[in-house]
Amino acid sequence: MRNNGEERDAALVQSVDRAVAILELLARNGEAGITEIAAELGVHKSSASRLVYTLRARELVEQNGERGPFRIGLGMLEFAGAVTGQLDCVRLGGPVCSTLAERLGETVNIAVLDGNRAVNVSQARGSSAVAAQNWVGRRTPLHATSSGKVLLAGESPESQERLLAGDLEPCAPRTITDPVRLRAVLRRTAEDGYATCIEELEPGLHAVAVPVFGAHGDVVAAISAAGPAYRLSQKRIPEIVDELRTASRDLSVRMGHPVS
Amino acid sequence: MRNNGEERDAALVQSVDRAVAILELLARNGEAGITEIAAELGVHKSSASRLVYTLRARELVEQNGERGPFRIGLGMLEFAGAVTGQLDCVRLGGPVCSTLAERLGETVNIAVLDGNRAVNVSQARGSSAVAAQNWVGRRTPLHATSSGKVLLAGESPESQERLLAGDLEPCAPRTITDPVRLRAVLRRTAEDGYATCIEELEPGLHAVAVPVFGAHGDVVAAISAAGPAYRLSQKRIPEIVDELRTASRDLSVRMGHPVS
DNA sequence: GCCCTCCGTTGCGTATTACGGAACACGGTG
DNA sequence: CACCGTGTTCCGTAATACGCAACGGAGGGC
Repeated sequence: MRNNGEERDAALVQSVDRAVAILELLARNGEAGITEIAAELGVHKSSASRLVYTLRARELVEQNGERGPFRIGLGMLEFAGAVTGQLDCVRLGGPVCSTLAERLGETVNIAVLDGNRAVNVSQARGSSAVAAQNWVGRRTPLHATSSGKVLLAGESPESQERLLAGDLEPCAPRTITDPVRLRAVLRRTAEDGYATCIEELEPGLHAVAVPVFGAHGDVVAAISAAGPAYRLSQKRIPEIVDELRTASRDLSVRMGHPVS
Repeated sequence: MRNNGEERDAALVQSVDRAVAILELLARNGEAGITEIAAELGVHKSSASRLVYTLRARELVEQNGERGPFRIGLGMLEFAGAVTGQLDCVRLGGPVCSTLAERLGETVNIAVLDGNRAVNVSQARGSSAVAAQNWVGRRTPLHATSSGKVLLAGESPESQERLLAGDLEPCAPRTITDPVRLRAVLRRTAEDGYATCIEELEPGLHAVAVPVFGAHGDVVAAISAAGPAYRLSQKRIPEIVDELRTASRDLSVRMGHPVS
């Protein structure tokens, strides 16, 4: 059991790669013991133990007392702070996000483009939080989210084609998988200044997003509101778009977008 | 140049330790190139290159294009989300923090105890943000911060002694370094229900903090407001404490603290 | 109270693995 | 065009991290 499935890139530093895999595992599962970690990575217990020991020494991993399962440690926040510190839209968007979430009563996210994915960099939960899950850090496909469509629509046609190279993976029954239809949707998104996502990412989940503009008038981020289908009905969309636009204008100005 | 200064724990996995050191370096400096990283860690360029390559493959590190300096990557947010997701006070405290920061116009932080340090887990900047720096993830000494004193005062006497074992390191001219005086301050903190920090951490920096209580009536976190000395004057303190208390009560209730 | 099981850690020998050295590409610059 | 400073690639070596097995502790069932 040398390779767990796929071929390992020889240029990677094995132990570092494994260490990161442990962190990802913990981020996914919340908690795990050494034995579980070792089994999951396909390495020996002793190896897993040593890796975890190293991570613990750096406080990237912690456990309740002296014994018991491990979880992501507080030391991680230092790095998270470094990320959010360099992203203006996080620093400035936090408050915007919170107030908007309160007004709408729905979960509000700010997402930016990262490679061919949309990454949620900030989140605020609405008062009526059902099954409140954490979306921060989640990478979602561009064609199956409202934020993704908005970010995509803000790119040049060439970028769009490049980012959409490859198949449009279906995430839910209603995901747009036809490139032709997606292009049409993106055109409308650019015209309307907002995008929706009606059960295209997860069944029962609706979302709406609007762009945030940077100093040069380009789309630097997207603000989205998401909620269960029964609450985020189609006829509420105009109202929500209005609220999102107000917040977006506010944020855009703070990011240096010339007032229109 | 095998050991860069201190003796290395043989049980540590060297490459993982170095990888984390790289991340810490980037978190501190913001950006760095391979050569700089290698020099800083005291390793060969090729080693640094490989470590960075591995981290980049996992998106913990990124660079602008194909070339140029490296910085902490967005992949980190996934882990940060995992941390904040498991900490109720972050999840629930975010909005509280934001609104309070807006009302006060000062930077507001939520901190929890981690070992013998106070870690800021959430932050919101006030409108009048001067030299707005990021405190999230920063570990501060307990005796030199308002949050630290509050957290400390909420511990049992035995814990207090244990946490304060060792010298009280001076951080600024006015840091409390006398154990006897610190004990007196902690007693007053417990009585008054708040603590101040008057240029004890950094010259020109004032702060006030109040405790947040958990389900069992214990102190689980501290909310603090910080600002420049000229603005956070002594006579504004009562007003700020009032605001902090309101927010703290709100947050405490949300965290399951029985309403008093 | 005892044993039994499960979990995580520690020593140890080995060969895999990551390291350091040097040469190599690639831009930017004078 | 040559030069400097990047970062990457190749290669041989030995340090290093790995797997194995035995150990020590906690908890649970009988």
